[in-house]
Amino acid sequence: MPEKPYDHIAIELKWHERWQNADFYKAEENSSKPKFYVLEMLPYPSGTLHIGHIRNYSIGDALARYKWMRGFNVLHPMGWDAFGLPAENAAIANKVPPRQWTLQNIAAMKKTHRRFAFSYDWDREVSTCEPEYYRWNQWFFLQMLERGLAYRKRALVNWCPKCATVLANEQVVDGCCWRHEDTPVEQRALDQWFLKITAYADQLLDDMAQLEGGWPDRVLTMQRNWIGRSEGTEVDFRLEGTGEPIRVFTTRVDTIYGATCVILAPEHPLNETLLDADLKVRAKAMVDSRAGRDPGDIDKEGIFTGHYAINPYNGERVPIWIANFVLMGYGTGAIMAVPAHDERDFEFCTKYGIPIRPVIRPADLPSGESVALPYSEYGIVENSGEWSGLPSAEARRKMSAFAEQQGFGKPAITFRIKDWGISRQRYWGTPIPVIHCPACGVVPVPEDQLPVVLPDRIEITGAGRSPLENVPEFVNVACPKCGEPARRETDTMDTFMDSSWYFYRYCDPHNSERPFDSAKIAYWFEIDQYIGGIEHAILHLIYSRFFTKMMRDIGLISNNEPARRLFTQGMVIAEGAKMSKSKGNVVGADMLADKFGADTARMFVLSNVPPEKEVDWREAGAEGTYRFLGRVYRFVTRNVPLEERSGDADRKVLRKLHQTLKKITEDFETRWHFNTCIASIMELVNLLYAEEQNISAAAMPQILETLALMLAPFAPYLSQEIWETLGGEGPVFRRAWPEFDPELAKEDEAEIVVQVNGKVRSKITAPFGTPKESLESQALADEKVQSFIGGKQIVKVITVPDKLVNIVVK
RNA sequence: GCCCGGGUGGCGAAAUCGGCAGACGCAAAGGACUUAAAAUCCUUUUUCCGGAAACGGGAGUGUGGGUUCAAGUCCCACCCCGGGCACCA
Repeated sequence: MPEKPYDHIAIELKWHERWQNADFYKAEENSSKPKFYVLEMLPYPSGTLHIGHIRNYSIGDALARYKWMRGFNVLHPMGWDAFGLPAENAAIANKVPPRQWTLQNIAAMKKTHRRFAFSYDWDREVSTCEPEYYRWNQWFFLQMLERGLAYRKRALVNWCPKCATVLANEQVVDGCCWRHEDTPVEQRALDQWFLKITAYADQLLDDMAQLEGGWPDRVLTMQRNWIGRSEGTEVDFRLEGTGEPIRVFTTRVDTIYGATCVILAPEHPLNETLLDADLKVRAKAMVDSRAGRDPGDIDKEGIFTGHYAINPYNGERVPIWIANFVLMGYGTGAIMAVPAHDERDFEFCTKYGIPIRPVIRPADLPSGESVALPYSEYGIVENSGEWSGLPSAEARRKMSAFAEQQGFGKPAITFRIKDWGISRQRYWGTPIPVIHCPACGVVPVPEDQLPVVLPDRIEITGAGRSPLENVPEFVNVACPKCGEPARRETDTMDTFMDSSWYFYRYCDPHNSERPFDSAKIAYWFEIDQYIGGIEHAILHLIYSRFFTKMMRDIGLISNNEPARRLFTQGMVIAEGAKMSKSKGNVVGADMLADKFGADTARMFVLSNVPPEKEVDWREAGAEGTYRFLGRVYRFVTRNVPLEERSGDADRKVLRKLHQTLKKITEDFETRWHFNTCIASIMELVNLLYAEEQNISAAAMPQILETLALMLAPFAPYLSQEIWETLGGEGPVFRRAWPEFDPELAKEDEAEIVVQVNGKVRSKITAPFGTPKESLESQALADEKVQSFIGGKQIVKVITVPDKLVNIVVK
């Protein structure tokens, strides 16, 4: 047959229509097949999919299709992280209600999803802004409230003036808002709801051992740093005069004989009684000048309080200072300064003339010599009374135990991670299900009254209080306990709450009795492969690990961790620049589908670089991918059916075919370097072009069929079209993945590189398994080799069977 | 400052276990087809030296050293780029 031009529009439209109501992508509930849960992070429904989304989904889709072809029962769902601020901002800007705006966006994006033929089980679609979903957010909140894992407290919280709401610590980046990188976050004192993620700090840290190998090290390191566990000792110094304890936290209690002052954070509560009016003003100024600044640029400053503290170990009297480098939010907000063995203390005490007294010496330091200060390593304790002579580690242990015995301290563990503040003073989120009653206090909404539904009619102003406060029918409510008039909580939940457990809901998305049926979770969990952006390394991924542990502890699930494997794909940049709305260089998915076709776009984002690396969108590059798909299509159409030809190249082409298949199969099972997979398919096609006239009519259909199957995970439309052209029936991505034949993939003869002194001088061929001696003599006899070794002495010959002979001469 | 990545042609990159550096793609140049262009197909393309050419030889994976018969790959030191954490006691 004459070849047909590659008309991507016609091909994709045709199959798009035929697949409209198809149900190939449904996960089976009762299946004898092994299960595989592949998940891509759910998008925020901003209105359009861009090429970054396409990359994320193309990776997951290739894997899902491959797993189906390998005979797995695949769960591959998609949903919408539908609550959040942009909907409110759009409402203010365009006078469209957030709900309407969100639903329109979802509809538009879903259409694009379908154009790209991503293999989702849309029956399981979850949208977090629907009461059927967020009622379970409320339910989880109540469960946590009951167990003391949710609590309310007045606290200094991060406030973004642009978002006009509170941010979690995880949402503050370099002192600025994560959504507004140029807006410094302010501190405000507000009554807020918190989730006690710190109760799980140890588990979150320890269970990372289970994730090693399955999660990128980078992500684990970031989480480890974020949790920031440190082991040390709490010690009470005593305020001279009153004897009031001043508790400090230290990781180096072994250096405590070298403590020459105690330093409090400027906002330490003790300052209230310690400082006079004048000093209080200066302390306040210290707090203010620190706000929003990079710690590296702040000079250490301190003020002597005029008071003294007593070191409980040696009874020594040391001055009490306040200083800007001591943080209220970490440890106890007070430290002992040991300038000889801590760089920061050294800098501070040097500046203010506070004595520096060494109490640790390096174990290998010759006696009589002294060490350069500050010396912050471990060593041998000296000048420390009865503890002198002990190594640091042992001294830490014994001195901590001593503190506990004597009742002036104890071993202690401090974490950097803080409880998760979830209150948001905004409308478009899950209402927090509590009622404030003047008589009964905070009263949880009874379970049978869930969901607390967000009212629809609302005016959104963007002012600094929840718009819900202005909706009397929402706010005014009878107290569930006493029946008297009360007020509903008007703050809504952080949207990260929604995304902390959505992947469980996919397993049982329509359950109206419970968040899900535990048996279904037991079947599908853990997620076999989770795929998303590195930007969620801390936020979403730590919250969802916390949720999993909480859900386990209330008896809903039995898995410890949500996802066995995590893959973080690289960003897509456009023509060398980071994509952003303001630059107007966002590459939209619909444009891609129009101009190049979904197959080209999908395949392009997997080409050229491994998926974990950043990829640069270049139009010329996409044209290259398009050219390749055209080459494939034209080759197939002109070779079906095929008149008889020699078949001289059959062996050669079949070998390449099976080598390609081997490579792709191995990559899917291990490292996912789809760029090299696609490159090897290109090599195969290049060979098909070169040998087109020498492939027999018997071999060709087998070759083309395998080619269609190999392309199925990457270019579903084209591979289906080819499949049909070849007379295949049904969806190509439900056929079995072709097994490669190691015999066919093998070369006939080994090519042996012959080196002289490590430089390649010649190549010989020999059957596989040729003995060393035979290879050596062949190599030595080689004409080219002779010219390099003639007249020289052969020192030795190294032979690697089937690979290489290296002749060393002098 | 600490902890991770990374540095290879004009460009994106490949080389998976220490064994032929530069697969594949882009861009560029030349050719075929065409009245012409586009599309398509074919060829060339790390660099220097010699040669009319086939070809031959040298150098070459951030820099300097080392291990080895053999190093992009392993070890040591340094430089640069990206990311994370950061007065965390």
